[in-house]
Formats: sequence, C-alpha cells, structure tokens
Amino acid sequence: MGRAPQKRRLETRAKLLTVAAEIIDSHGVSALRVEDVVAQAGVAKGTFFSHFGDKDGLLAVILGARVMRYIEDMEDAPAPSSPAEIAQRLAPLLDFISQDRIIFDLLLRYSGTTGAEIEEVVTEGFLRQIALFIRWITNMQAKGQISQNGNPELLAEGIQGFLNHVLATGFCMEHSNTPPPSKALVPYLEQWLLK
Amino acid sequence: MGRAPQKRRLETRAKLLTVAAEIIDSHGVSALRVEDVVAQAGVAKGTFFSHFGDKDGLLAVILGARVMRYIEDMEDAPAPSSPAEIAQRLAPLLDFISQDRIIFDLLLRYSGTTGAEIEEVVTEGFLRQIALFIRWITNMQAKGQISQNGNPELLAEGIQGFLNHVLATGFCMEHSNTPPPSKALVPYLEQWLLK
DNA sequence: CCCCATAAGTGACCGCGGTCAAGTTTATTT
DNA sequence: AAATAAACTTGACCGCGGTCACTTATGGGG
Repeated sequence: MGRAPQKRRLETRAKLLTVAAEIIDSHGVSALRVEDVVAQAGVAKGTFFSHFGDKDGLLAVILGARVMRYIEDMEDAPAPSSPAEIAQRLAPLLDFISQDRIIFDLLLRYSGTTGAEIEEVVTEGFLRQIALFIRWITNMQAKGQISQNGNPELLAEGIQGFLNHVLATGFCMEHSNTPPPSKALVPYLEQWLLK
Repeated sequence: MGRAPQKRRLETRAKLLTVAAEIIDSHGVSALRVEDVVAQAGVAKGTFFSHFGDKDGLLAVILGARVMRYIEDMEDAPAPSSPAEIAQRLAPLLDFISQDRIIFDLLLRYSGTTGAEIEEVVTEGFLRQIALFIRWITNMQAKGQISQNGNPELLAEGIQGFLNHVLATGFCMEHSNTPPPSKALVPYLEQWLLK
C-alpha cells in the first residue's frame, strides 16, 4: 500500500464530491456529467479518473454513503414484529432507490464486489443490511412472530432477492400507476416468513 | 401504423442481424460494436439506428430470440416434480444468461416493457416463462409435491425474483469459484415451495 | 535552504454510441 | 413514361466517458 495522501489530494477529492453531490441534488443522478463536475470543481478530467477510477466509482461513493444512512436508520429503529413492518422499515430506502434506475443498477452491480477494493461503501452497506435482516429474523423467530422453519441466513438473502425483484418490476411498469415497492414487497415477505 | 416494409429494408435488417449474430458467436456479446456491424454489413451507421433504435434494441432482438428457445425447451420438457427439478429445467437458461453480465442487465431492463412496442421479444419471453411457472406450480400443488399454501401467481413471481437474485449474486462473486446459478437456486426454491 | 523522488494534476486525444439534414431508391399516380 | 410522394439510406457530426505522456507541486533527507 502507498503512503498517506497529501492534503492537496484530499481537498481535490472533497471538492469533486461536493460538486457532484450538488449536481445530483439539483438535477438528479442521470444528469450528472463528468465534464460538468470537473469544470465546476476547477480541475482537469484526468484528475477525476485518478480519484474515482470511473464515473460509477464516484457514484458508488456518493450513493453508497446515502444508502448507508438509510441502513443506519433501520438499525436504530425498533425491530419489526411482522413482515408488513419489515416492509415499513425498508420503505425509505426503497423510495430512494426507486427514484432513478441508475441508482438501482449501480447498487446491484457493486453490491458484492467482495474484498479487492477497500473503500467499497456499497458492499459494506449490503453486508450490514443482510446482517440486520438476520438479526430481525432471528428475533422474530424467537418471539414466534414468524415461522421457525428455515435458517435466518437463507431467509435474509431471500428478502434481499425480493427487494431487488420489486424494484426491478417497479421500473418496468414505469408509467402505469403501480404501488410503491414497499407495498409490493409485503405479499412476498408474508409468503416467505409466515408458515 | 405505417405500410408494409419494402423488400430492401427487410434484406438490410436481415443482413444486420446475421452479421451481429456472427460477431456475438465468435467474440461474445461485450465485443459487439455498432461500427463493426455496419461496416461488415456494408450499410451506414444511421441505417442501423433506424432499424433498431439503439444498440440494446438489436441485442434485445437477438438475445430475446435465444432466450425464447430456452423457454420453449422448458415448455417441451416434462413438468418437474420437485424444486430441485425446477432448478434443473432452468439450468440451460441460467447458464446462458450467466455467460455475460450484459445479457443479464439487458433482460432485466427489457423484461417488463409492457405493451407500447410491438416486437418486444424479451417481454413476451418473460410472460411465457411466468405462465409456465404457474402451470408447473399448479400441477405440483395438485399432486401434493409441494405445499398447497400460497397462490401460484405469487409463487411464480417469487421464483422469478430468486432467479434474478442468484444470477446477480453470481456476477458479484465473479472470481471465486462459486456454484452455478442453478445450484444456488435450489435452497431458495425448497424454502419457497415446501411448507 | 535546496534537491529531487514521487505524488498529484493536466488536457489533447480517442472510442464508440447516437443524431439528423440531405440524398437516393421504390412505389404510386396521372 | 414522367411526375411525385413516401420509404429508405447516408455519413459528417456530436456528446461524453475514459486514457496517458507529460508538467507541476510537495515534503522529507542532506
């Protein structure tokens, strides 16, 4: 591993991140252009790529951090006591991801970039989410609020699968007025967790 | 709706499709470049886009057709009598999709482009697959091979979700020697379908 | 304080998907 | 057969992500 980054580099990185975050907040993720970011940050294009590897790298840092906040909120909230309550806890995160297909695609792609790269906020988020699901499930099984049948790890992975499924389906139905993902999730969770 | 296409147009389209299929077969989907396709087909770039809208449009036609063949094979095969057998029937399709993340992404994106565009082979394929799952499940429930609990439509959609989940997970674990998607699918199906 | 190894940054350049006003071919009408 | 409308094709051009040989700034050792 190389030596510690210089102060200048950290400033450049921070500048790029804040500019990018501003653009995302004001115009949406899909409007983010690398050329705009570097122009507004006052650095050259090459600098951007030396910091983040590619556009998705920057996106992963910013969106990963936001996703992490939602996960932390879920960790802080009281444990759910039914499948419907699980969906309720997940609603803010799902709404966030639903806002743009690009977010969903990126999270899906980066979700399991095991090891190799340090700095993989997205991966860390997913691991924490799975761990949280496992805790929820174990807890609910202990209290007899869901079926005892099935081990928590498999059940947690399954929930992750349903999450992606309702999100993907939501994007496909785009135009038609379809229920929000957190609503669509409930029947799956009930079938999956109740005996 | 416009009038019937001229002979010339059909020939151009066919030429583009065969050239593209050749490139895909010899160098893989990710190696497909629009510029190569039009060069080898002897037409201008604009022609390509007037036929397929964008690169994904062409890919959807070609990959959609291939996926359709796998689905037809599944329709022709004897109905499965256990979750493991479902995974077995799905194995060829999953292997095909696993070969390149681009295929997975494209299918996921086009899977529910309801209506609007005629010609949506991918959408049709997914609908047929879901219908097939429903038939399988109804049949297995009738024979008592799986749990009676849960309506076939929900269960079929769930299987679709698990499919995407194991595929996505498979791509993330890329390097590490991980079991093929059809193997990874089994525990989910058993938990989902057996009481 | 100056040197200089190396970290950091630069911007001209490229690849490739996608656009569109203009040109060419085909079918239809008179 | 000539005129005309519509379908079809063309290729110069653009946008934007990404590269890399080169220049410039930084800070620890002499």
